[in-house]
Amino acid sequence: MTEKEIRLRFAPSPTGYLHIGSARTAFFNWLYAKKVGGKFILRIEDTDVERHREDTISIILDSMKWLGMDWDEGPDTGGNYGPYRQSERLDLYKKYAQKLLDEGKAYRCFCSQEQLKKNREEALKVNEFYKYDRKCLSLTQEEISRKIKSGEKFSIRLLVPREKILSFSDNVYGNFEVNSSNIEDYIILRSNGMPTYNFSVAIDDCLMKITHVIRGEDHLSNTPKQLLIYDALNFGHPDFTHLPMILASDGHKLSKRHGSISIESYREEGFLPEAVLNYIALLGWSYDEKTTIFSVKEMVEKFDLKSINKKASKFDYEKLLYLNGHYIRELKEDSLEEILINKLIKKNDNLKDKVNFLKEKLAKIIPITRERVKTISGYEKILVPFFNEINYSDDAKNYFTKKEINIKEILKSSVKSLENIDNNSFNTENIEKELRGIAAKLQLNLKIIAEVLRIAIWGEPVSPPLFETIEIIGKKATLYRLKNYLKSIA
RNA sequence: GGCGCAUUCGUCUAGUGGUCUAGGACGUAGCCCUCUCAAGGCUAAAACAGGGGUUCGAGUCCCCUAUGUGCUACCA
Repeated sequence: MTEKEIRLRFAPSPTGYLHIGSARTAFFNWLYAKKVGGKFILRIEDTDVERHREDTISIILDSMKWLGMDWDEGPDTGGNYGPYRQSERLDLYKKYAQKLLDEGKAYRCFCSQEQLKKNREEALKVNEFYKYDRKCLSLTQEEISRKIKSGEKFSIRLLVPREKILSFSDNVYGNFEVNSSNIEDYIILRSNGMPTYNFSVAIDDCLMKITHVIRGEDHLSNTPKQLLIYDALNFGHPDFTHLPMILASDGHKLSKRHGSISIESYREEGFLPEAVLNYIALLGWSYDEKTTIFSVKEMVEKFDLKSINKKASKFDYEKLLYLNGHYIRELKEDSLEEILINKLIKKNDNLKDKVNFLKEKLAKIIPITRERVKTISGYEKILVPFFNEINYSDDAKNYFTKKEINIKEILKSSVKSLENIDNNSFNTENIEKELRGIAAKLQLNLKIIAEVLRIAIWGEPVSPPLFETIEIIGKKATLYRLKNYLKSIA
């Protein structure tokens, strides 16, 4: 092994579902790992006992799998650098915190949370810059021993050097520099023994030999704090890439009140993983000035850290819809068939035994419907009148009342004419021929005939192509619907 | 309040000092196709946040302002 192995990670905290922003972060890590032939690692950052929700772990994992992101190491797959859950690595954090303590690079803090909160609020009230006052730094060894012995709780704070320029180079934001004097002696180990974020990420990224960190821009300001840890422990630091934020369409931070933002909900709404990934990739990344459609394979080839932009982007549902429509049209016919059949069976268990019948039908339905639909759930709706009897809404019943059309004559002629077609030749071609014949006979535009039949056959003024639809529905059902509509308007 | 980051059509973006009368995509509008709706094709409207510099020349470099946003927690 001459080249150092490239290792990336996605490190969600299990406090909710996988949302658009984290999915993109995961995806960019995954893409880059695939592109350079590196490893992609999944790590669960569950150090917040309060907000932790165990059930969200499987939701996050399922969403990732659904999107097609696989990982080489993780809590479920294992690996050489485990455990992959921070809650199972507590002894490691303790060990390194102790090391810093021993080296005088960290110190114990016995201040109560209430006191600290009060101090901060007071400083803020008079618009003052607040930083921990290092009260506990001046504690003598005896005082510390006595407090520990009497059972006083303490946290461990990093002793942040003053007037030190902390800098690193970010692949997106360029050179980033900050003076350490602006950073307080932040807590690395809580009094309950849990590490805080800035400490545990740094430790884990080192221990897990992560070479490239790709994460949200909200961590840009945190990076110097982590740099402090790398320095104090004499670890080298990874290569950083911070991704611009994804905001809701109103320009504010994406949150639950903005509706469906979880990958889970897009899946339920009938989005395809290809579409979601393509859309997500375009938020902050572009390949050239023209291309918008990318297969996963192409993205792996073309993805590049250097062509990520800095500007936060707003989420645009319309464009996602467009892409989804595109991918529904691109889908192989049997894949689409399979997806649709599964959906239909899920809704109606009786259909389980009729898979072949469904397949046969769908083979005819798909070519005339797929380009009219933008989501799979939209697709399910358009399927209904092909398989079920239709009920006429009031709108459908009254559709022609104000129009000067002899609708009954049209319907009756149609019935007569369609009845004449032989059962075996009840196909699009003959249906069209008959209906055009009626139009000629009644001296009406085909449009009028089609409009009437459409309402009768489909119940709505918009449907898939009429002649094909009539063929698929079949002679019997078509005649039934025509007569039924005739009755309903009588 | 302190410390950062950002700002090109409504939205996602191309753009790295002259090739920009600023390109593409979604959306919008119109036309074509057409049995409706889509899809597809064609066309159109639509942007360099504002102000100062630097330069022969600025969307591109610098400064200020405005706006947005992040961190400033014993959240991540």
